Amino acid sequence: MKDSLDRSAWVAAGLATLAAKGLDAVRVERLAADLKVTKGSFYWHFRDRADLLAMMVETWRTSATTDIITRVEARAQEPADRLKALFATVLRADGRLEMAMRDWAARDADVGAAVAAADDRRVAYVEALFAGVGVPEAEAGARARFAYQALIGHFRMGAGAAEERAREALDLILPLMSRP
Amino acid sequence: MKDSLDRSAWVAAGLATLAAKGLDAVRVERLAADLKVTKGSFYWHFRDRADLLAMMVETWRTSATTDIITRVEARAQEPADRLKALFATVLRADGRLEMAMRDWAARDADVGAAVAAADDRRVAYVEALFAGVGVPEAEAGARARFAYQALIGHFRMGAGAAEERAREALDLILPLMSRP
DNA sequence: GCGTACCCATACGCAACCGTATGGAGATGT
DNA sequence: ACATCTCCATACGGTTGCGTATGGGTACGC
Repeated sequence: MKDSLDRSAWVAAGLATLAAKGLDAVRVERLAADLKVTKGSFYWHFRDRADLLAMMVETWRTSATTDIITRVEARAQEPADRLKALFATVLRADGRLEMAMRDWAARDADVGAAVAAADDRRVAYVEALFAGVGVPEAEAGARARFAYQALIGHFRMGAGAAEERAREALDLILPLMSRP
Repeated sequence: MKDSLDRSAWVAAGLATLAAKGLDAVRVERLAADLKVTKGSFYWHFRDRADLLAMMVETWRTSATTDIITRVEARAQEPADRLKALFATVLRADGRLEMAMRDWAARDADVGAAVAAADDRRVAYVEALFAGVGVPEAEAGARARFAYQALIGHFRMGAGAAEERAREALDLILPLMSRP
């Protein structure tokens, strides 16, 4: 009984291969092979493949909205420090799941809505931080969205190769973006 | 004889469905149906599916490196005007093929190299423009890459919905990024 | 008008994958 | 010890897509 699976194990495997190989690699029989079982197990826990995909989105949604922000809030107090902590933390992540979710979002309305909601929430947080360091209200929103877009683009352009350069560039960019 | 196909017709159809529905929708038999022929035609012009995909990448590579920059060079002379013309022009494009190429690049080394080469060339051009408007040499590179990443992120976050907002934000962001 | 390329249609085998049907092993309550 | 519930294995039919084999039709040289 100890080695029996549940839905979360399939969801975790699905998200792992989604991040590594994309959505079209998330196949029932392939996941079953990875988990050392057969699809008999899968169709016990899930109605069909769409059922798994829906739960994958739901799992990502809840984790994506309560993950980074709360960690940054605990680690730093001043808005300026929180900005540095936020971008430094985010740059360390690999972001492959984030990118895969966005590839998926481009072709599925539900996923698109979930990703857009997460984006809006994060951009609003960055906007608040910018406003906290003295950026004019009229510009804080545009700068926050611009910075967030740059983060997405950074991951999309192969984060691994340029991570060190990105960290150095942050010392030049962040003061510029924080300028009143 | 007038309605006979050649490789370029298949490549065009492949790039169209790549932009619209992603790489996994680029199937031999589906393209054949779109072109009102059968796969007998395809396997006359191409060795296999990989042959088509390789030519799609090659076609994109040559068009992507000689497209936008030359147009901007002709339309404006001063670096400041060229910067505005460049971003305004690029924002008008839909960018779905660009995004699809990047989704593809994340999982194929050859495509990744082609996209990275195009990115480097474009970033170098933006860096030269920034340097031309008085940005310090030490910062021009970082700002150019940052701005280019933001462009990629903009398209990845659904360009259509936010196009008007992006155009307005450009009037706030571009002066900031051009600041000496 | 006849051969010869060129271009495509048709038909086939093969593999991957989906979803279903059915049975079986192991734990659990009574 | 027996029934039952949980979880998974096995086997099957159906679909989609790849690549190959083979033949037919059309233009074109000669």
